[in-house]
Amino acid sequence: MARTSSDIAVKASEADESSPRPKSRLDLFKFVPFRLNRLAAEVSSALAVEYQERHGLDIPAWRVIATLGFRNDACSAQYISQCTRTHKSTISRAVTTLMHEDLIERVENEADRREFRLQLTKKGRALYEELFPQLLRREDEILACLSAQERKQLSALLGKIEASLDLIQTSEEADAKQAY
Amino acid sequence: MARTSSDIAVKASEADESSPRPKSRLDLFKFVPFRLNRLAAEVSSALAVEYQERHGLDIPAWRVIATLGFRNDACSAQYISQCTRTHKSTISRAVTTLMHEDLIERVENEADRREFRLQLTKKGRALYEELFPQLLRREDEILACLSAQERKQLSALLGKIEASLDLIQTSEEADAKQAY
DNA sequence: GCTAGATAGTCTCACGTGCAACTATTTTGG
DNA sequence: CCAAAATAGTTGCACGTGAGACTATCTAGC
Repeated sequence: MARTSSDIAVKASEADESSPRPKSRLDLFKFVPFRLNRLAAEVSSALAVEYQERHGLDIPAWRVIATLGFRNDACSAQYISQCTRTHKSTISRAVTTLMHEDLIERVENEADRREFRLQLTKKGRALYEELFPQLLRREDEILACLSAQERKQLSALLGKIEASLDLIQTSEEADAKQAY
Repeated sequence: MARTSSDIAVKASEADESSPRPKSRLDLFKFVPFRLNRLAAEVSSALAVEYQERHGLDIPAWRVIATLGFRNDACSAQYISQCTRTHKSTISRAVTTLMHEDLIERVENEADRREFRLQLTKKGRALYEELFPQLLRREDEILACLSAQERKQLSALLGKIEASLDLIQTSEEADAKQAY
């Protein structure tokens, strides 16, 4: 995180949210997509310390671990890919790496031999148990600037946007698709 | 946005924010860093249609245009890099491309011949004037799920986190430097 | 006023990742 | 049943980008 706090005068637009936006310009600092991008990148790099430096995982690998750790039963790479909205080739590579490191294992699915059931090894589970409290702690640090109520607000607002972007699978959808 | 709403059962964790998080697991769907990442990626790809498909710009190029368009006076690549939190080499490449396309121009700074003053050409300004209303419209569409008050809330919450991340950085840096 | 260090910008390199082709398997429809 | 389409997962390819070396220029300290 070699973030140089800028030394030249970056004229930050004051957080005067109520003043109307000038008609003929776009203030990047008030532009939500830009802010989300920047914030996500910043937060990611703050977390990277935990799983990268301390455990040698990259983001895709961590997503695999996190998904398998959260669920108790084994699941397919496809499932992880869809849960985490990560491209299947990226997941595939992460899975290969994690298997070499003996953090996850996979077994053939007799019912459908195209797919594999993935699960954490004992070693992988141990890693997960060690790692996720550290990440939650980081999350706490990042959100420490917000009150409990503000956190709820944030969560609710993110939830609304996610829902409107169809990022969330409702349980009805899940049930509907569970044809078998 | 060829978003395939997934066909397998993704058990979404219900948005029950008040219930305590189980002690021994981490729900990726409630983990703010993950949500920010996913949301930012999704929003970006929703916007990409505008500047990419319609105008052939990528994100770094758009950031250069947006920064120069918002400000009236010329500024350096370094400034843009710091404003947008984009690596200087990325900005450098975007600047090169944009100059070839005659969208921006640069003049030597007599006072400091290491840096160049960048500004939009007439063509670039026209592009900006055409592009940013489309992007604001997209932003509006994305945030249409929120009331006016909720948007203000969101903006304020993002602002707080942004501010606190800056503070965290500087204090960390300060700590590191001061070898206490 | 010279040397050492800082700074602006460019360029090379390595790497991660999305895309799309490919294999293997399963499902569907005639 | 068989052929065609769909699906799970892997891999080669291309490309964007961050890290860091490098050049040129400026600034600071002695």
